[in-house]
Amino acid sequence: MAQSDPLYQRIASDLRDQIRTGALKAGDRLPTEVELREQYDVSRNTVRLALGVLQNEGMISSTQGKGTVVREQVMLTYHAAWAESRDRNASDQTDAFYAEMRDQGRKGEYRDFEMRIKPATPELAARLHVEEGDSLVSRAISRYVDGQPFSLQDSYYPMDISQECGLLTPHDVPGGVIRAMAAKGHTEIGYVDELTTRMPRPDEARKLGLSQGTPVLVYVRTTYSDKRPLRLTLTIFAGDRNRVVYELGELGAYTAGNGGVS
Amino acid sequence: MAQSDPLYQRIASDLRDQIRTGALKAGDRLPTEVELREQYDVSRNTVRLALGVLQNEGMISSTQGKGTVVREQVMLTYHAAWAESRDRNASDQTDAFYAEMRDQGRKGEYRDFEMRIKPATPELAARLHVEEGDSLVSRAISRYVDGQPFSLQDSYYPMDISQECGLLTPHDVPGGVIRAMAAKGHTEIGYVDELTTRMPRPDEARKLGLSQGTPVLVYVRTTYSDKRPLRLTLTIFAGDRNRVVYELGELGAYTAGNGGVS
DNA sequence: TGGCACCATTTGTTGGGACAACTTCGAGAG
DNA sequence: CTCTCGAAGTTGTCCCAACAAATGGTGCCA
Repeated sequence: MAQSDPLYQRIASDLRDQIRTGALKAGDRLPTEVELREQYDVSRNTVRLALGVLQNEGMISSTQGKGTVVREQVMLTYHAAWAESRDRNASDQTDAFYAEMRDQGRKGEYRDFEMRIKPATPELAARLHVEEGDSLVSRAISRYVDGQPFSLQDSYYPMDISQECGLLTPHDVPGGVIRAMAAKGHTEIGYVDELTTRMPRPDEARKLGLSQGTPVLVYVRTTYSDKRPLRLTLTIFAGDRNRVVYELGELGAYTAGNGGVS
Repeated sequence: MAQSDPLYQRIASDLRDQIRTGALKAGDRLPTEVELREQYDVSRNTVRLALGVLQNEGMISSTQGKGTVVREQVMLTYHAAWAESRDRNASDQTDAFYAEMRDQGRKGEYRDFEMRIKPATPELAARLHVEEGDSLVSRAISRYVDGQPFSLQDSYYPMDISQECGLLTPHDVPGGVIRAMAAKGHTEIGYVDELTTRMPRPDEARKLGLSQGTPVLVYVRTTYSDKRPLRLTLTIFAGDRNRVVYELGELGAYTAGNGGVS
């Protein structure tokens, strides 16, 4: 905002303020590039630089032929600690996801199920206590909510457990993976969740339908029995639509609000 | 990578592959814009578009006069579930942070402590069970690790509790906030953690020293007594340097690896 | 009335050029 | 030998121009 700032930064700040103060609301259309060009008396190139800044901040979204609009945020919540207890009663993780979405009045579905065998990367090997390059069974799905892509999930299982529990099928496991594993003595007793964020890779951006300037939430759950790691689930959440929640301690009937904080 | 992709996307893909395959390693210098311009026989404008894509993906970083280099990632870990149990024994949250960093062989410090009184936003009001616009006490700090900015933390307390427990000072509370609150009967029995991600606002990017294409991890912890919310802590983590970990269940001596997964 | 072709509008892509700002490093002055 | 200054190299900002591609609406035609 300083006088010495580059032109395009000043224009970006100006528009950002208009959005922040509510002069431009979510869904509103911005002036066209040509209008902005005249308004600020700069070249169209500079206008595009300014719009690019806001696009990379996730504030606006442009579509060829249509124009540029202020993005609106709809937040969905994933209860990580709570979902686990559901897991144990439900037939599969997918059912926990369904239940969660139903509770929030949404329609959940999943697509593109794939079973593949992949070599363990160093990171996967360290977490699942196998050797780097060992074969792992990968069971991947894409989750959708109300027809919109929501998250990409990829679960990895050690090969011996997969064979023992019948996970080597390109279909759902009858009764659910967790139950099948528990029946063979591989009972889940705890997990470690790791949460990071980064910008999506191009294929992730495509699959999740992410517009420019949307980061992803990377969520890795490693589940353990009393003896060894059983499973690693890697979930890529569309960052602009998702919130992961942990409720821990002896809480009563408290509920988190629906909006996000800052 | 398709033939029909725009030129700048193809150049970006090309360079991205070189980084992914290791032809260009972290810290390596990329060819200059002029060299790339000649190499691909395009205008410098197009080269800059391609570099902008990779910059927004957080893969490279340019400095005026110096050149463009492949970014390297150093991950620090924040144990969210574990930190809480430390909290109860330590004199303050800041001590838990120190201990965590010390365990990872790093030097933690904090700067720019500020005590302010702010009106409750709708989101804050809903979580702390107060009316919108009610006064809240905000105690904010910036955390540094090895001299690098690490996270911005802002804790909000209801006014009545703040007055009762002596939080209205622009200094550390002797013995720690948690102990002071527990002494007055406000004992923490549980919390709700919410994790989201987004691109940083300009001031956040400045304070955290974030380069282009780095998202932030937004971490909101609401702490409860058996009667009411006691505290809301909003932490903004630099997304490229931080990982939040939850260890839940009856786990033994399992430890998470040091690298990130995907 | 329904469908199709066309046109105006708008953003996307790409080229060209010029100068500013910053870093590095070597040559020359002291 | 050290310090300073300036040149060369590199990225940052800004302008202009043209055409491509997608969208939405208009109006003609069946």
